[in-house]
Amino acid sequence: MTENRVGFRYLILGLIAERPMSGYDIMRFLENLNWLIGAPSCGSLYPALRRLLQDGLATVEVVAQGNRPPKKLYHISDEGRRLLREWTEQPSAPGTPRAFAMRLVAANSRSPAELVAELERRKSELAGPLARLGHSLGGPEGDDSGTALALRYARTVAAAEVGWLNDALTRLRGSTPQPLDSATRLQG
Amino acid sequence: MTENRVGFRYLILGLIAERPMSGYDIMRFLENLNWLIGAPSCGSLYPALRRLLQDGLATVEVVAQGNRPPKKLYHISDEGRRLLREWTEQPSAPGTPRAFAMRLVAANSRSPAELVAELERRKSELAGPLARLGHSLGGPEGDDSGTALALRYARTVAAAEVGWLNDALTRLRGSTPQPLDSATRLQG
DNA sequence: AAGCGCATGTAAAAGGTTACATGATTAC
DNA sequence: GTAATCATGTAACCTTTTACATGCGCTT
Repeated sequence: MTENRVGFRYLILGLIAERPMSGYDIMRFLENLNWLIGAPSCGSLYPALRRLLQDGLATVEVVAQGNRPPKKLYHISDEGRRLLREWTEQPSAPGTPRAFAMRLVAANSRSPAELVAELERRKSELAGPLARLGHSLGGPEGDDSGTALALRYARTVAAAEVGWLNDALTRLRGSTPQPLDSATRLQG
Repeated sequence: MTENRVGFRYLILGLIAERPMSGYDIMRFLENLNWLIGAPSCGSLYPALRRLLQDGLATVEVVAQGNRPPKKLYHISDEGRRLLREWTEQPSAPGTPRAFAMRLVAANSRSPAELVAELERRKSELAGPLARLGHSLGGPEGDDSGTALALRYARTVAAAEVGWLNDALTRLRGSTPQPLDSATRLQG
């Protein structure tokens, strides 16, 4: 339920692959995406960083700062980079917007072809549910139970995702405009 | 990181509050929302159901079915309903689309005023990030790193959510015009 | 005969949450 | 003087994941 726990490890790895970060930096970064990805608690972040060190996936550089408490900058190691690459290359599992966004951030530096594959996978994951949501709810009228609201919310999010995926795919492919079908244009 | 674990308990409670369900029914229902909420594994679902029984929040009715394995229908108890109500009444915490959707499903049967408060809270949670994402990315050009894609994805999702929230709020207020009380104003 | 849908469960290992703990600096 | 920011960490408790386990009926 909680969603692939290991994903968190790769998210950290992906972040420190772009630039060395401290635990605090990572928390700050993720707090900005709290509404989408969620931020880790100290109690999960710091042990996770230690595990990266123990597994040889990262190294640490202690930076003294005048008066402030010293900062520990984590750098990704070669082994870490290798593992991240390996994970990136295997196809992603179905999941929530959170998992999808996490993977985009974690697996930065991918080739356009890899990104296209990732986005296509997400698109195909959404196709079924979006179609079902499309005709299980006639229009915007009627029921205001929590469940009905949730389903309309779900339809809106799915439609927005598919719309974005189409745009992004078009751009990544360099200019092969895809005809937009009605399903992708649905609005709440 | 994993997102409020307890939410799952209330999600189950909310589902069996609408109609009695078996563990298998719950899995089926959630598999349809796998792309948004995620589905629990057997290893988390069945123990969770047992805990509900142990805590007196649910009762079980065993239904024999010809040849098929017997089904266990879980019913919410009075105590379960009370606890669900209590949880529903306290303001929701910030979280991901998944957590938001889970709470909509779990806390079905709320008054329009309560729903308005819930939606306003989400809207205010999204306002800041959406504004930041709006001008940290000029337009749809440029960078195709995973992080840049993720941020544009985030902006799309946030914008869609806010659009839906505005529509839903208009409808909820239209059908039952509510004077603004302290609860709704609190969330700004 | 193989695989899927129905239907429920268990166990070990791993990890997260919550709450606590420290301590200096800056801002109101 | 009180709170917030920076910055890291620990420990008990609980939950999830992953894999295994069962067994019938139906379809290909």
